Amino acid sequence: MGMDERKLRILQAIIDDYILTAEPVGSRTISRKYDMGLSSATIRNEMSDLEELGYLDQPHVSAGRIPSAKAYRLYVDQLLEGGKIPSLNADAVRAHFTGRGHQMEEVIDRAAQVLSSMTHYLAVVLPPGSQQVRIRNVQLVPVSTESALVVIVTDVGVVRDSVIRISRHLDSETLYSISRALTAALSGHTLQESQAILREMARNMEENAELLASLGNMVGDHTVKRSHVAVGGTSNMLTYPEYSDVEKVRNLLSLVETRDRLASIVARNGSVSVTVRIGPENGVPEMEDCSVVSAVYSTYSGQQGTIGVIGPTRMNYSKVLSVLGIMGQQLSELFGATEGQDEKS
Amino acid sequence: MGMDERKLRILQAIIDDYILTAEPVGSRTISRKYDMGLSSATIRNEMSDLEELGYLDQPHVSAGRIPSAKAYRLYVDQLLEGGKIPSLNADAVRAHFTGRGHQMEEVIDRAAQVLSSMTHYLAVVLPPGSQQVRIRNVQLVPVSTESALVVIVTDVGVVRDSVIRISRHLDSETLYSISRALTAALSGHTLQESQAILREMARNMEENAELLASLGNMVGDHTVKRSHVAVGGTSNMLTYPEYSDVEKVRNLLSLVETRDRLASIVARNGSVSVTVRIGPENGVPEMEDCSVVSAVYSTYSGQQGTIGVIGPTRMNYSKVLSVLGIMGQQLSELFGATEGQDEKS
DNA sequence: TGTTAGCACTCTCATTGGGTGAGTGCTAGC
DNA sequence: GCTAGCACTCACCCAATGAGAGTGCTAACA
Repeated sequence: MGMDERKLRILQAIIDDYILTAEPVGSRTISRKYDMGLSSATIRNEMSDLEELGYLDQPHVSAGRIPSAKAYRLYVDQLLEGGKIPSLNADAVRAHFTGRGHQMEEVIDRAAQVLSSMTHYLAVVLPPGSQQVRIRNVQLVPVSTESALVVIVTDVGVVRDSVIRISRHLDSETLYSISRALTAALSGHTLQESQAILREMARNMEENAELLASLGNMVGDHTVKRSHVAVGGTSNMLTYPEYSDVEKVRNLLSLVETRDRLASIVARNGSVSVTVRIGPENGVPEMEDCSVVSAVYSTYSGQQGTIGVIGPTRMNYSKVLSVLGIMGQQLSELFGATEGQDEKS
Repeated sequence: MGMDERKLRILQAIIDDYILTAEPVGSRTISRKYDMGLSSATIRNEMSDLEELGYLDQPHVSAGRIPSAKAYRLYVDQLLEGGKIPSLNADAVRAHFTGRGHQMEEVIDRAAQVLSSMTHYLAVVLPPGSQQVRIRNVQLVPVSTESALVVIVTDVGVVRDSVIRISRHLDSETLYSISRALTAALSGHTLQESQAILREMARNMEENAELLASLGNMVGDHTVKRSHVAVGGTSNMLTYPEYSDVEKVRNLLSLVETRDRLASIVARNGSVSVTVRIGPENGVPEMEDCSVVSAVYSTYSGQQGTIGVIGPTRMNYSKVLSVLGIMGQQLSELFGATEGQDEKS
């Protein structure tokens, strides 16, 4: 008993219907709503086979059937292979970003909002990874007589800033020359490397040892500091019947609250352009009946960020995939183009 | 029929019990658990009076009674007047902040977390208001040949940064001298004033008109830009029986998602140190059975931020008030002390 | 041999109706 | 003024009932 064309068509119909209604679907429904040219009895036989093959589950004997994770997997794989993902018009998405600030956090936040309102699921947007970020420019700006703001410009345009103490008074000019020296020394290095360089510098330049040490600490802090994770559409989730149970909502919500964990769940893609993880595939007990679809976008420097959508396993994969596609492309354009224009000069 | 001492004591007991159990409380419970030296029948009579006075509601005839908004108002007012708010040990709170970065956003986020975990309600922390923020220092940092990062240091230590385009190439030295000129011109002025000054400067300095114009726009953007609002403990809310209804959770959640609105609800305090708004007093339909307790904290420069807690009307006001008190003080210290030490030099 | 009609069977869900318990209001007595 | 006692009212729980949806199986049909 293998998987023939007809079984596939029936399974497809069941999944489509279940995605729509969230109710177990019966043989009669299929034969009527999706005209297969088959009677309910025949479909019943096929459904029985599909259940034995592991593609369908039956909540109880006298209910219809619901697709299993395995069924969704098949469904999604076909979707991806078949290239059946409808391509959306990019303009609608683009409109949400034009005329806005280009600051990283703003774009990220906005993206999460747009993503959630387009899909009606929970959207997560992670900024480009910071492991390989390289320093471009370091600048000290006097804030008061005993503290200065450190601004580090990196090659992804991300700016890390923090205030540090300086023990003895340093005037604006002195800070400026230190800034130049730091830029010369650190430019082109990653944050990790910079930390080592700063330690070395601190040993050699006793007069500014303290300053350099705190700079080193600051850089170290930033390498581990969780970056800003944008989330949108949490309340969307509550519109789905699978979350009519408060306990489930609670689980999901506390997952969303711990941004670090959320980020690691969404970002778990081996730099493949798009990943779909269905229910148990997530490996997270709380998310056994959630699917996570994620895509990567990249900045001009090759840094990769992640956008993801979390929804019930019966989510509208086709739509989500196309929205993620267009959105990833859009973000790549946005982050790439910003610098692309600069490079032209 | 007025409010005598005994009625007050009974009302107090009812509120205390209801805060604890969230169940309508009956006359028998009061006479037994809180020994008033009165029989249930007597208490029944008093409760009947209290209901007529508008302090109690009855869900249905054979249930106990629950406190009305008016009752909570009385309760809270007595709490505030009587100075009965237990003062907590500040050290426990302080421990959460020591050894951490002093960057505004980090502190704000952390504060929301601590506040929610101490109260078990939803916590909101707003950064110091930016209406009266004055500029201290402006610095242009080269990012690429055609763009520069603008850093504006304000007197609350908040740093606004954004990348702007520069049409013709300006080297590091030129940018530095422009920075100095800008600092001289704008230092001490509010963002609004600065916008006007920049417009004026753009007219007089044709060569840098474009740069100055975009700077002006940027400053303008930032005056309206919603600032970072920290929220913590959303999932806490779901532990309370009043939110066992998914629809209510949904309403609350979508309120929390629109940070602007949330901020305006929490911040609606006429610069009084602490405000309690009970249920309908919020004037927000979605929050008819929520109370909002908020307190202000201030930075060394007199800027005021707000911390707030949102919970069911039957929240533990006494605890919330004392936690907010200690937390506000703590934040004030944190933001004040940072600069306070600088001032000493 | 595959398809279909028919039928008995199973199980959920919504409804109904009595029983229980918590709480009240009222009255009469202390 | 307080309290004991009592009738009364509901919400809630539980079991029984019936309708409806869907299945599996069998037998007939093309």
